[in-house]
Formats: sequence, C-alpha cells, structure tokens
Amino acid sequence: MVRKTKQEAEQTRQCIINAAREVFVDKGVSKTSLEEIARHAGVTRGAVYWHFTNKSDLLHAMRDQVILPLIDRMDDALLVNLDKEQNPHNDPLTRIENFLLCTIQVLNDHQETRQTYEIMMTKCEYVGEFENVMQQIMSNCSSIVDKLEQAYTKALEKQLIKPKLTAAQYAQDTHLFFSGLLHMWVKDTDGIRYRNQAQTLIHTHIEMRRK
Amino acid sequence: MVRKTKQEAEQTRQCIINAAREVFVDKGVSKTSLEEIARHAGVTRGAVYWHFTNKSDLLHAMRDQVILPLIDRMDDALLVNLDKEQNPHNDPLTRIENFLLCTIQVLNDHQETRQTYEIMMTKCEYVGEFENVMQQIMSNCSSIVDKLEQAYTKALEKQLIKPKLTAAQYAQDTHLFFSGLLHMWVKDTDGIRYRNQAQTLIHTHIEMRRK
DNA sequence: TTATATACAAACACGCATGTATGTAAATAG
DNA sequence: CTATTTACATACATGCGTGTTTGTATATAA
Repeated sequence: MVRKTKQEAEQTRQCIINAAREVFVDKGVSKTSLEEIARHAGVTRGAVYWHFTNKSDLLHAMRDQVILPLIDRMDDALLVNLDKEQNPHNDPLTRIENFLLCTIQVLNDHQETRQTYEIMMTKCEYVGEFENVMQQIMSNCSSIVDKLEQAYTKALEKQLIKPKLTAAQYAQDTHLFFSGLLHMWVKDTDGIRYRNQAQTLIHTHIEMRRK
Repeated sequence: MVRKTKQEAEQTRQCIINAAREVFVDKGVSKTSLEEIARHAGVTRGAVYWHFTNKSDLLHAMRDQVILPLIDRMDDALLVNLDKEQNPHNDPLTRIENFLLCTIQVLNDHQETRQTYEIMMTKCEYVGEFENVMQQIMSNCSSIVDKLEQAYTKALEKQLIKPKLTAAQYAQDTHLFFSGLLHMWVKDTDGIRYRNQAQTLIHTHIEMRRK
C-alpha cells in the first residue's frame, strides 16, 4: 500500500465522514456497520478505526461539522450590529425573519447539512454515550432563545410589535415555532406539506407580531 | 409449564409491551435485545415471538396503544359541539388552548404515554420497516392542522381573533408551535426549561391571537 | 541517510442477537 | 372423554458486527 501524506490522510478522514453520512441517512445509524461505511468510502475498517475511536465518535464528528458553523452564523444574523443601522431593511424583526429564512435556505442548498439533520432527527438514538448530545441541543436552544429575546427587546423598544407580551414570551414562542418547523421540514421528504411553503410560514409567523 | 387461559395470555402480551417500553426508554430500541425484554417481563423469547413477529412489530403495537387513543381525544377536544354552546368557557379559542393543555397533561400524568413519546422521538430510528410510520405521523399532523383550522374558522367568525391572517395560517402556526413544544417537553427530562412552564407557553401562544 | 512514526490493510478472536424448529402441558373444542 | 390447539419454554443454527492485534510501506524528522 501507499502511505499517504498528512493532506491525503485528512482527505480520507473527510471521505469516511461523507460515506458515513450517506449510509446513515439510508439505513440509520445503528443498522450500519463500520465495514459498510469503510466500503462506501473505498477504505477498510482499519482506516475508520485509525481516524475515529468508534461509531459514536464518527457520528459526533459528523454532527460537529454541521452544527458548529451554524451556531456561528446565528450570532451574525441575530446580534451583530443590532443597534446600528436604522434603515428599515435591518430592523430587528426583519433580522429575525431573515435568520429563520437563512437557516431553512442552508438546509435547502446544502445537502450535507440536510442529511445530517435528517440523521440527527430521525435516524439515530440518543442513548448511552450519545445522551449528552441531548443536553448540548437543549443548551443550544437556550442560547437561541436568548438571542431571539435580545432582538425582540429591540423590536419592542422601536415599537415594531405590540407591547401586549414580553420579549421573552415572543422569543419562546418563535423558538418553539421554528423548532417545530425544522422537525417538520426535515421529515417532509416529499416537500409537499412544509418544505415548499416554509418561507410563507415564517413570514406569516413574523407578520402576526407586527403592529 | 402451566398453559395459560386466553385472559392470562393477553396479560403476558401486555406485560411484554410494558417491559419493552421500559427497556427501550433506557437503552434505546436497537440496542435492546428481545432476550432482554423477555427477561424483564419474566418470560422467554418464545413468548415474545409468539405474540409478536419481531421487534418492529412489538414497537408498532407499543406505539398504537398510545397514539390511537390520543387521536380519538383530539376529535372530542377540537370538533365535537364546536358550534353549539355559546358560553364563554367553550369558545373555539379556549377549546384550542384546552386541547393543547390536555395533551401536555396526559404526558405529565401518564407515564406510559410519556415514555412512549420519548422512545418515538429520541430512542428509535425511522428506517426500513419503520419508515412508513413517518408517513403516518405526517398525515396525522395534517389532520391536526385541519381540525385546528376548523376551530380557528369559528374563532374568526366570532371575531375572537384579528382577521389579519386566515384560519389556515393561524392553524399552521399553532401546529408548528405545539409540535416544537412537544419535542422540547419530551427532551427536557430535567423539567427546568419547558416542562414546568408548558402551561404558560400555551396560554401565551393563544393570548397572542386574542383581539 | 537512517530511524521512527504514520496511515492504513489484513487477520484474528469473540460475543451476541436473531430466527426457527422442536418439545410440552394444559386449555378448549367437539 | 378425547383430539386438537394454544401458549409458551427450550434448544439449535447461523451470521454479523465489534474491537484489537499485527503487518507494512512510505512520509517525515533528525
């Protein structure tokens, strides 16, 4: 065999992750063997065990590749320069809407992200060594709600929405709406019920709040 | 061995389902063997294979026991006598709120339901012979949205909510909200973030719509 | 240039879960 | 009262997935 350079090794590592994603999405995590993943990637189980300690580790790596960048984008979309820029295309409410739209857009355009979400939502079990991922998800949700609340606070200050409810309440409701939408969007593989009208649903949700 | 009567046999069948639920919730569906379930139920795999063709069949039976009654309750809560009874405690909006509250209540009070939901949401993979369950869930959602829409139509007629949006739009938004809430409620095993304030969240969601 | 670490492939050992086939005692049908 | 079916327990056959170990050719460091 031909020993690989560091770059080539990193390439196989990525290749294994990609192969895993495609087999996972097809057969589910627990019913795919590392042998199958290796074959799909054009390597042997030796390579898989070299780059990852086990299947769970591989799954973690797969998830991180998609989730971590998404969290970064979130800050940009919801918080950065929230107080500056008084022009109407940058008001807090529109930014919230754009954040939601943008996330759906990523799922639409980026197959890697879409497949990973599908796996995490419907093709894996949060059990044993994977149970703490649940905690990560929950704390992630908390930070989303926090950021939404900050945006809604600005929206209240600028009197874009009715003061009937608090920013926290608006934020919670929006988060639950979006959480539901993501689940439905991912599960709606035909695209008939949710994927095709996600933009409309989001716009409606925000519009409901506008004065 | 002592041959059982029909009643006793039905009892062991139920016993197996209960055992399965408790082991599933603990170790996840794919990592629990039928041997383990049998042991937990105080029988052997022979009994399990007698009552169910395989693990998937058992999982289906478990799900049906919880989901089917829930669908029945839904009709009662949202549709029955929707046009009669003009008293304010039975207005369409309150009925929607009560339906949501009632569903959460069932999860709270009924361990069997709670565990089953936890399994279906975070401890099983929708793959292979279980993929059609996904379709069932989706079509179920459709009928929920339909019923919500009917209730919201009445609410619009009675001018309880603002005519800014259509009944269908309100229904979709409420369904996504509730879908998100259910997911979060189930995942929030500590109860800190969602379980403790579910009632408030629901009330807020409905209140937002009130004129 | 040589020694060592790297990046895997190949081989080994092991248990465990599944499905089926057979055995069996008592309930039930007739 | 007898025959048959029921409701399982037990035993058997089989395969598959995992983790580890060993082998090896080459990149890389010195």
